[in-house]
Amino acid sequence: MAQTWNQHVVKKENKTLVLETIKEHAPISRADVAQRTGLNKGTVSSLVSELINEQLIDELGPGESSGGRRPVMLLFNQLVGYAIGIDLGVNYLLGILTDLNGNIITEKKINYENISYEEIRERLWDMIDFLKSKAPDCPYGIIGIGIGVPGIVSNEGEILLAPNLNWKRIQLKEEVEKKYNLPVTIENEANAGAYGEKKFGAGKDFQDIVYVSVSYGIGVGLILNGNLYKGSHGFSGEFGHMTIELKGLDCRCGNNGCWELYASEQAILRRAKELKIQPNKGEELTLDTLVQLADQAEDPNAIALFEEIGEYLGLGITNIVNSFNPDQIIIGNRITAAKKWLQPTLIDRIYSYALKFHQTDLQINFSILTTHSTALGVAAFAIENFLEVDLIKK
Amino acid sequence: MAQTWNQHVVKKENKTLVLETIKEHAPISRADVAQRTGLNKGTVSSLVSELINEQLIDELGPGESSGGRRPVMLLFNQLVGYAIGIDLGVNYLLGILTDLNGNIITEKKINYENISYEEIRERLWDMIDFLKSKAPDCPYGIIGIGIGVPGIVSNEGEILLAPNLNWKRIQLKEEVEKKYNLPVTIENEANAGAYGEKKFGAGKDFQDIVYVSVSYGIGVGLILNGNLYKGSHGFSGEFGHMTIELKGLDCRCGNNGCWELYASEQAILRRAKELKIQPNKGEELTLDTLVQLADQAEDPNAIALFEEIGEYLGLGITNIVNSFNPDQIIIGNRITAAKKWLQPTLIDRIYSYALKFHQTDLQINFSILTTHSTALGVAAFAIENFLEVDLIKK
DNA sequence: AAACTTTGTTTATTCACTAGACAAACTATT
DNA sequence: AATAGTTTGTCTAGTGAATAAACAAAGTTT
Repeated sequence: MAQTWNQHVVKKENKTLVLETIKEHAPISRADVAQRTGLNKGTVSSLVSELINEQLIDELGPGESSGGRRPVMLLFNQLVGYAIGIDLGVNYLLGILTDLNGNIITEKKINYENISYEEIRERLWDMIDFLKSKAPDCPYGIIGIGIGVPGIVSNEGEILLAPNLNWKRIQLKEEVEKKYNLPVTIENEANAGAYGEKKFGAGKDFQDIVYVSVSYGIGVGLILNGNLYKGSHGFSGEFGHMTIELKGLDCRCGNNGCWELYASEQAILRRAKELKIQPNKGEELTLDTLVQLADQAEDPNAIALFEEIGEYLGLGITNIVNSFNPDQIIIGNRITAAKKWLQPTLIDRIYSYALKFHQTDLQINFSILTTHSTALGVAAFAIENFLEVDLIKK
Repeated sequence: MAQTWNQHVVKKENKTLVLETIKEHAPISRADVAQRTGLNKGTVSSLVSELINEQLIDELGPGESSGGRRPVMLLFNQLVGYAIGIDLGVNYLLGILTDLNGNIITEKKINYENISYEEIRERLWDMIDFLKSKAPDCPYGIIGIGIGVPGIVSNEGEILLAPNLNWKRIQLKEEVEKKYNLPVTIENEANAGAYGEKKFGAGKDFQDIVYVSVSYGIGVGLILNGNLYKGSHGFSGEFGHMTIELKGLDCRCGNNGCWELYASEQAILRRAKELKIQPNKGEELTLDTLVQLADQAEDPNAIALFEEIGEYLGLGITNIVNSFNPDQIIIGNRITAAKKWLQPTLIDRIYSYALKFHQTDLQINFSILTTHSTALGVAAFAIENFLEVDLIKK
């Protein structure tokens, strides 16, 4: 059955609009909200009083007069509830507890290697229990849990495939919901990262954003017309396996010449070996040790390698820019550690080769949330969901 | 100022919903509309009576009883107005006159070569005048004009760049609006084609569609979540310049290894010359003569060439499938003439190399509107616009 | 001190939708 | 043939959310 429109929908939408306006422009008066939204003053008054009853907003007190009665300033009450966001990586678990504005209250990170689903799940329970215990006393408590995973997640929240974790058809969402009796969102890490940047990071003011998450592989999250685009089954964003060289390197996806073989962390490590770049004595060859080498020792080979990778990143991003005409590209995840050396060649490549019209007003940024985009993104899902549900319920 | 929600919006949306339901399921009774939409019977009655007053729908007469009073069947009145759709190609002008359901009443095609903007404009006036003269007498007359062009069109309808026509910054929309005093839509041909297929063609039942328009170059139109995605400035869809070979052929876009150099009509012609494939005596080397060669003479070289091109087309489409997870791919425009030989290698390539999850429920179709997608798409814009405006006005 | 401004509440009104009654027109059963 | 039940479509009364406008409160400006 199609969506029908009635007064309930109207009210819910207007209430959301009022709340969003207050969140964005706080502190703000009722009169100003009415002006900005175009709603009648009376309507705003009535919706505001409901929101105050629900404790979602507070009256801060009188503000500055602008030549008449002093306004009563309103504030989004970000402390009525807390969200848990978890970035479940290939070899780490990053958990954060945030207020309703995405401010991080507590965070914790643990590392592991090559452990089974069951073992990771144990650590996940510990993480959630820990974060829960850190939540201050408040009216709504923990309002939801979001989890970002490096894999393909169906629209129903099932993890269909996470190759680097060796997971297949994992029903994590149901398990978490059952154990904690809270709303749970599971999402691909790149999609979550894109959403995090849109909500709290570099993408706040943009509508069409391409978030390129570069770590071991490359994942892409798309914000189109201001909303996360997920594709017909929720699998969009596998740009990492875009062919950029016809007879290129073999990829485990079955194809060859895939972009992520040339422009990701795995590409960096492969090339470092080929070029015989050695990290400082006793250290393993990793992205971090290479960054150290470039940063502290100013190793010209390491720097040249990063510049090369920047060029390849730029090449793939150019393809994306031509295809989508986004207004912003955000490069995020672990690769941001090498921003200093990647950025010049990357930007140069895009400006040289992207179609000129597509460069109009194009922003190219690195993530400002760096390694926290995903965790913040899934926390944002939980928050959105809570506010949505809360507004409907009365 | 943000969108506010009030009863006017509710009414407009519900009226649209009722009209869409009638269009889709005609002939249909008021009771059935109420059931399908979830609206109250009374509400439907009142909206239907308005639509009848506006002559947009008609009562057909009594239908079959299902064990009670016989229903009055309603029908969308597709003949109250007519739309003009024009596909302005590099060397041709295809004009159609359609009713409000996209049925073609009259069509006309003229060819030309290497002529100036002013000369094309003259032929355009002749075309529009001709189509106007063919419109039957009806309440609303010609309700709008749509024009599809092979170039980059801004959100405001200005043709910023049409390289194959040698056009730059052409304000065609204003000129047509001024001369005919009708609403005019100008759109990129691939975007229009995608919309045409979504509305009237192979894409009717799908939400996330990638329409690949292959003629001299390659353009792509994206239907995401059921709507045309245009990008931040309206320039999305330049997949033709996606790099698929790192050190590939030089492209006039400044880049090299662009997809359209390997998988379009220009690729076919280039390769035919390289392979010394000769068309029948006295004929020029064109896509059509090559198709004749393959079809009538069953020339193995020509067939092999088409198969090769199918492979390259499949390669680029695989990239797109992995990136977007669409539920349908539609290949359209002139290349459809070679469908017979392209299709097997193209489909094989996609099924072999696209990520397996992305193949779930994936449809790969050739256009059923073939060379008419663009003209029908722009006509559809005109129709949509008319119905929208008409519904608002009261 | 008087006049003007700005803020926020209150009241009366409007408008679209819903529920439910009802009439009309038909089918099924006795 | 009479009666009962069903389906369709209209009509009426009522609800709820928004708006316009009046008004009170609390300022500033002259």
